[in-house]
Amino acid sequence: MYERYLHHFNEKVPLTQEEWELIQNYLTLKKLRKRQYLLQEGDVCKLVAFVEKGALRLYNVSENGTEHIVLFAVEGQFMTDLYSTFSGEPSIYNIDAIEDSELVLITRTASDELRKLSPKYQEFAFLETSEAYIQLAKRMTSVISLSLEQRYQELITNYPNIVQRVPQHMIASYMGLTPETLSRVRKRMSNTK
Amino acid sequence: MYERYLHHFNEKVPLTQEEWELIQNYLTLKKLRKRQYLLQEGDVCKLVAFVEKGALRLYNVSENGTEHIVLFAVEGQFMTDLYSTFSGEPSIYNIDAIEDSELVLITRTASDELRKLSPKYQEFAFLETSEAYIQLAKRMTSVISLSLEQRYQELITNYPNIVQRVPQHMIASYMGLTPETLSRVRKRMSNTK
DNA sequence: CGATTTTTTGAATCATATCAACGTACGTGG
DNA sequence: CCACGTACGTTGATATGATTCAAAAAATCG
Repeated sequence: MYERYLHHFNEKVPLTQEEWELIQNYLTLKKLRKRQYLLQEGDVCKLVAFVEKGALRLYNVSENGTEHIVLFAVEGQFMTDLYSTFSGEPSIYNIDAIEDSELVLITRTASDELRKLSPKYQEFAFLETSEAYIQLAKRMTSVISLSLEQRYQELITNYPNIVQRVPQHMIASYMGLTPETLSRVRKRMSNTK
Repeated sequence: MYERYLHHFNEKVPLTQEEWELIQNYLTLKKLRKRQYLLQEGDVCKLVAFVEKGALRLYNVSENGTEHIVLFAVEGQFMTDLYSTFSGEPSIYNIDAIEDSELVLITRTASDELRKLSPKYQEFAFLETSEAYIQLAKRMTSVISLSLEQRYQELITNYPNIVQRVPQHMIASYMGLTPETLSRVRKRMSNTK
């Protein structure tokens, strides 16, 4: 329980046993079966989830029913709709499990309280948010400046075994492509090397 | 001096005079002429800039010489290459002024120190980073799920007078389009309404 | 094993990029 | 302050690349 979370925390901000016990009081565990929702469109997001095991996706659905995956989270990563969490407005996204998953949850209110109580947690929250921003900025850079082949290559580098774990049409959705196009991109890549 | 920064700060985290004086010690002012660099590719980014007045862009240049604008910052927004700032690695981006600009600067080291000294500043830094993340996530959502017309419309909503202030080819670059395509998108939009 | 979902392939269509030319606005030096 | 040269935006023709729709092949699940 919490192994990965604690390990992750300690790597960024080393904790004493005492500090960890305080923090742990604010955390809860949750298991999600594959295809189960963590958040549904229209609900207010009150949680931040850390993935101990498994994989999540955050996506929206356009009028015509197409799913657009905005974000994946695998082991060691956080997932939330930060906008809904902060604003208190209903989310336009869904979050669900791509695989059976184990999550460490903290509510927004618990997190706010804990940030006041624990300088270490405060620092951790700051670092994690910064890192999430950096990751997104990197992806935005790829999207506006790289070819599909390069973007696919980069995705594989960033999420080494995502291809084995996630159906290809979801990867296409994440890249903003149709499944057919991604299939052809992959074919092009395997031919030319 | 610092008017907008202070105002912005107070809106998120109200400050006493005393607290503000402490924080102000860590800030510096800088004016940039149009086209002047704040950061050049290959240099390590050590600063976070707040735009008091004017507009900045962050962009990279691909081998063939094309500029790709990743981010704009106008009055009331922050600008930095967070990755380079955090990692200490040389930046792959340039930051320069689109208009004559006035900036409030803080170095990474000053900011770290100040975050330890001032809980209010700590909170402000956290909120700003969160907000920057939210903004990027929203843009990522648009990029993967909306039409060019919708994205252009959204850009105008987010940056109301950007069209008047920023040359059109830069907006095209920001959207990941050629200038010709953006010109045609605009034409389509003006015809159909 | 059979049923369903996912991936691949093909052909036609649509959207964007590219290349070239033109008119206009802009700023820069004389 | 004017004139020139450079930037910028628009338009057209063509080429390239992605989507769409349909169908078959492959993989997955119960």
